[in-house]
Amino acid sequence: MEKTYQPSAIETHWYETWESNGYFAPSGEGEPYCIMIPPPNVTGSLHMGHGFQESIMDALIRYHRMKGRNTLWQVGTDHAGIATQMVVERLLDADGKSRHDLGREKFIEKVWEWKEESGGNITRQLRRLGASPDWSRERFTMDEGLSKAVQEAFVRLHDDGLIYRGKRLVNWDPKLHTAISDLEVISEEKKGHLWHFRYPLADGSGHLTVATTRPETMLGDTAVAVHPDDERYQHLIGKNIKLPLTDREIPVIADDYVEMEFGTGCVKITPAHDFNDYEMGQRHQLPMINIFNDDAEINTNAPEKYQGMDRFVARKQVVADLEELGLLEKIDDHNLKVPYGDRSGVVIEPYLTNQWYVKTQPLADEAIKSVEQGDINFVPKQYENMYFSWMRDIQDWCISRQLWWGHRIPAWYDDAGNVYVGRSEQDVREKYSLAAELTLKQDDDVLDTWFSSGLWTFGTLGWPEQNDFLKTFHPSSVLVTGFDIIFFWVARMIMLTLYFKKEVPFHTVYVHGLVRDSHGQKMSKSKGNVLDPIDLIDGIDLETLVEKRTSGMQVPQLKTKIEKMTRKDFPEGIAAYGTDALRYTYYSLASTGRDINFDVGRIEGFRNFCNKLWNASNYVLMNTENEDCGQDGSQNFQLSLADRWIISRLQEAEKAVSEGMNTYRLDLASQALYDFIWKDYCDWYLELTKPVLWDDNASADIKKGTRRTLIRVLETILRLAHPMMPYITEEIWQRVKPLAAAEGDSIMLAPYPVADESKIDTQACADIEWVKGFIIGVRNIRGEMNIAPSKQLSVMLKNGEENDKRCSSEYSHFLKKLAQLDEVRWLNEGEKEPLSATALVGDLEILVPMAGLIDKDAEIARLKKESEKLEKETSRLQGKLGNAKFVDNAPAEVVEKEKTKLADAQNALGKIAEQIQKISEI
RNA sequence: AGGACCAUAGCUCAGUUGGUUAGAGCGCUACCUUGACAUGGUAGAGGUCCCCGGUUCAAAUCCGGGUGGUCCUACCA
Repeated sequence: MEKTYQPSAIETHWYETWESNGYFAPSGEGEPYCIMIPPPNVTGSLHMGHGFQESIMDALIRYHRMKGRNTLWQVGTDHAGIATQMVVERLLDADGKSRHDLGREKFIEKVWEWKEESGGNITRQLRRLGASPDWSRERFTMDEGLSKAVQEAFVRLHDDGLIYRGKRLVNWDPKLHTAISDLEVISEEKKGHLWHFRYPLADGSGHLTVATTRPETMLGDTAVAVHPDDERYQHLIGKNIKLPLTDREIPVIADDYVEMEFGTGCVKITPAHDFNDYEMGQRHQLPMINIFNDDAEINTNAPEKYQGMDRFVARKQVVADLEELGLLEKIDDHNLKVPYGDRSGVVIEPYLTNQWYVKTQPLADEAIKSVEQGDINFVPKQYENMYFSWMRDIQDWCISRQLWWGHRIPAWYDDAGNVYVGRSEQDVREKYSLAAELTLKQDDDVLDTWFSSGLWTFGTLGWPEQNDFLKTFHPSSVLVTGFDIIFFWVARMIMLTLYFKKEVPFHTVYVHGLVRDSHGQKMSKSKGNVLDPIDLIDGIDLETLVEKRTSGMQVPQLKTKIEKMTRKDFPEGIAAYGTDALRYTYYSLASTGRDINFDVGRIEGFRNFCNKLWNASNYVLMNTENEDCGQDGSQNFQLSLADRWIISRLQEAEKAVSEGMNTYRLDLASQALYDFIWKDYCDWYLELTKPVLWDDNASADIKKGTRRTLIRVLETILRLAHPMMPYITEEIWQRVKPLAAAEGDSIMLAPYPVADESKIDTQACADIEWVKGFIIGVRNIRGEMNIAPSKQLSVMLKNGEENDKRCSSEYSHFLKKLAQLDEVRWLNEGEKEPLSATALVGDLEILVPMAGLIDKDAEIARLKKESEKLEKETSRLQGKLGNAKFVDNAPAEVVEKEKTKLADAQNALGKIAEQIQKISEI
């Protein structure tokens, strides 16, 4: 093995080996286990959130694969309608062209070209993470198979009466010229104004005052509403308003939607441009006057003066004109929520258009039931409430988008505007018995990307065709996803899957948190705090990082700020930590669904952990290669105390890690493994093998037992760790396996360790605790007394019980080596005890003679510190045990435990007091 | 406005059905290049478990109220 751990030297090599050998594909044997990847955006690149999510999935997949399950990790990408179309349009724009210059067909060709070029980016990055999906089954939502599923789903839903077309208010993006769903609208609090306008009554008897945040929409007002109980306006109900700036008259109506206390209590009603007004318009059969075009400019329904004006220009103009007419009463400051398109960033306009909808209520009812009944479980559980509350208040889903990139809606129109839905134009003609000469034109719109993603779990497996894969792997086992996508995707997947497959898409939804920066800030390009997982793996120097974070920044101040922050946070750039360390960091932070603040300090710690494992393995190999470690199956070996103890601890570690994996507590699993490897195996066990292996007098059998245990425990550790740190474990395992009599071509196909309760050796554990207590006692004296670690000491023992006598004699070789002692002996009967520093192990007193070694005051100070601690402890326990209520009410074993603690503490305290006395007397 | 989640060491986080001397990593202090490892070892320091009540023999843990933070949902034009 290389002397030092260098992740870059091993990672790509092993990945290529695994992939080219087809190890990622399902084995075809065992109980199926399946995870469907939440398809990343094909235009995208890997961010920390992906890294986190994919690492979790890979750990679960590798774990279950090693446990012998027939494991499928279905991989693929999403065509991301709007995002992808925008990227390609931007490219065209650089050449001064628009998609309309190219025309639909040519444009789509361009998109495909671009996808071929850049679409591999994210899958390449996935590979760098060590992800082990079945690449041979990679799918793309625009592929033929998925497209067929989408078409089939649309036609069936339509024929079943669950898809309809209607003219309604939608969220319109005036920049992208498409409808978007509620979920794609981000509302942000903005400072705005509340304009108060006087609307004159038509009969000349005066006016009323309305308040609005959107003056320009008054051009489309078709009523003014007041509350039916509002005494101020009773007399106005039923009268007409002469709508200023127009030649229209509109009625004053009564509706209890109006809040009397807000504004003036009079609301202008614009049914074509506001969701609430739309509903009120429906209730009162008000006309709807659309005053905008697709660009949100004033159209010809408005007075000529305003036609062609942008909405914000029109706003100013309307206000100015009303002011000139003396109708502007006042302008108040007002905070309001403004809807923005999450892709385009422009203000979204409620806009009347023809769109396709899915009737969601019947689907939602089933979807709710499946979670209520426990057919689907959320982890953590509280996300079920979020899911229910959304599902119970669900709106029909607008699924048409006015884009070119996506699944084109399988609907055709004749010249009279009749709609026919079918699998193709031919199919439509047959299905509806249409004359051959009737001209049909396909709908121009495409489907919402989430419509296709909703079919992901079964569409990727070949549906609507029935095949073995679909039968074997659907429903999938677990969906790993972020909570931000529960509505977008999870909910819709559940609805559509239940409808088409009559079964759930997955049994468990494991919801993880968001990855934030170390200060808890959301990572975003504009904040300049994004970390690229690949940079954490490969490292990046400061200048490149600054350049990367600030490139394309338009605002110079922002650029300066980001640069400053980056230089402060990463003065040395970022070191190359390797994939295994990055993955381990993710796991360590993956607790109960809460957000994680990613701190580079953590990853450094885990890089060190990898290094530790590497060096420990190096030690083990040095001592086992070309040696008899029982790899031939021979039984002539003997286990030392340390061997029996580490084997015992290994069982507990195996149990803890598996429990963590099974309950989606990867943080607990990784912690248990970390502690076992570093604290038990490296800190203690490896040290305890040295007195055996380096002892010329030790028997061949016991040396063999130690070597055998060294190598076999290491081999097990590697398998235990493999799902979390795939590369380093494979690299080492290949060297270790022959010595441990393990078989197989790759660790990823080796069996996962299972705890064997019968190997838990409580006696060995108790004895090791004794040995550790002894050693730590001596080390403590050394540390606090400033005795050089290299200085060999002679210690004497007194006051011990039988067990202390046994342990001190059986394990003296361990004590001598690890505590650097050249002699350990019991005080003889009647022998005068030399002045000593003392350590206690239960009743046993360890005496370290002070002559020439120890500063008297230092020893007194040390003992006093110890005795203060014990005094606090005793008084606490005495208080507790002196309380009759505690003694009477607490379970006997709890009381007993406290009593023992008190006795031990008092005993120790007495001995220390005695010692302080002795030393002080000199 | 309603709801969810969170608040534990300087920082990032664990802490199970109430009973631990409240833990880890990083950082900090002292000592140490001893034959796997200085990406290391040994020994330490460091906590009003956000605040106030309550339940209980016993609360970081359960309940109520507050404060602060994050997020979601719905919004009054």
